[in-house]
Amino acid sequence: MVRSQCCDKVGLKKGPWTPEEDQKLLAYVEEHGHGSWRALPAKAGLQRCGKSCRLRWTNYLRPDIKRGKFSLQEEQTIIQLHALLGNRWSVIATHLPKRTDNEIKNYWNTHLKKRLDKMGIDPVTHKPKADSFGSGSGHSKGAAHLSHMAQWESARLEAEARLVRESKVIIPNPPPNRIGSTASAQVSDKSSAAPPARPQCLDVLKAWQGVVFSMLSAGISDSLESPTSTLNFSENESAIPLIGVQKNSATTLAFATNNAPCNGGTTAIEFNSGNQFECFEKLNEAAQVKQNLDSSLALHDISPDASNHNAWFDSATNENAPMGIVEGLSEILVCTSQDHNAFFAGENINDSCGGNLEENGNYWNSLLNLVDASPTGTSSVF
DNA sequence: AATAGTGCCAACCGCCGGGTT
DNA sequence: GAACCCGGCGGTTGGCACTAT
Repeated sequence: MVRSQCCDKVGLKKGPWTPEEDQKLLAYVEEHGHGSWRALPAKAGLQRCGKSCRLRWTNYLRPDIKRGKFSLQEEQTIIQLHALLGNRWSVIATHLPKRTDNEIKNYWNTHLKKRLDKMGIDPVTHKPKADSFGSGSGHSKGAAHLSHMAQWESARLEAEARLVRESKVIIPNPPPNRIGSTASAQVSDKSSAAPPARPQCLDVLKAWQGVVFSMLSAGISDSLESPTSTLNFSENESAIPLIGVQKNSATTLAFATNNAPCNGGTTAIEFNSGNQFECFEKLNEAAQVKQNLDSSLALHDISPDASNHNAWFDSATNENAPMGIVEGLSEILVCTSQDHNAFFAGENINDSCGGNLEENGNYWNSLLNLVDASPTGTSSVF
């Protein structure tokens, strides 16, 4: 099948965008929405192909884009998600609020890949170059489990990413417009010295790490279970709660009754009639989230044994309980949350957890050493 | 000061999958 | 089911900025 190349038409401009072109595109999209990208250039008075307009919008002009240096937490997220997902930048981007897949891809290729390489870690496999994780006979079973876990966790993350994308529709959070920004003004926002708030999406990593960690510490139990993870709907922690959904086909969602533990003025969604609630400040947000979750519950049955997964919820707004998710994986975890903290703080936790953690935990310790050494950050999120 | 080398990133390219006709 | 449209994705590249020699 021969496809017409949208940018092959004579007279269409390529290359860097001018401030005037940015202005035209921005003004048009803000007033009309992008609609059909193919039809947009003519309507907006641009001598560009629709694809070029779309890329310019999604990668630069879109108002909800954060530019500038990647934070320590973002680096950790990228590395860890890349270990799980590979080069699926769009999926990774859904877990990094306000970052584009293109930006993440560039950052990986120009920074993180090289750093891992220098550390002697294969940036593709995330294994030590000289050694292969789990290559020893004693680890083969664990490696198989890890691989199995990674496969379904990868698929689930991707499914969650779709859900996040859908849910973004209801999160109007437009920062100031970029009107007036120019192609030549593509400089990093170095004024944002203060570290950003901890993205909730990192909790999915904690959940995952908790599983991996417990597997290592428990000698890879046969009764391995899979974690659910959190969905990141917004960077605004106070407005949009962390949501855990039971990965059980019988999961039901309903708007909660008056006994929901939500503050006045908020609306609760009840999960499974099990006294598990999430509170929303706006009714329409709750309704939309419920709708999205209703239509997406099937996503959560992709684990090897969905019926064995326990529901868990994290009190995400409780910043004093950063390990809540991991603790929620009660049947999976062997070590205490303190052990986990120690592990992700790079401490030797063999004493408290037993097992062969030191060897298997080298990679994550290395990652932490990597980011600890980074001048961009001073503390670990874990 | 001039040149070469390197890093970085916006933008392009080609492919793919979903939806529509 | 085939043909086509369209948007999205990941890989790659061109060119600017910066650094080293």
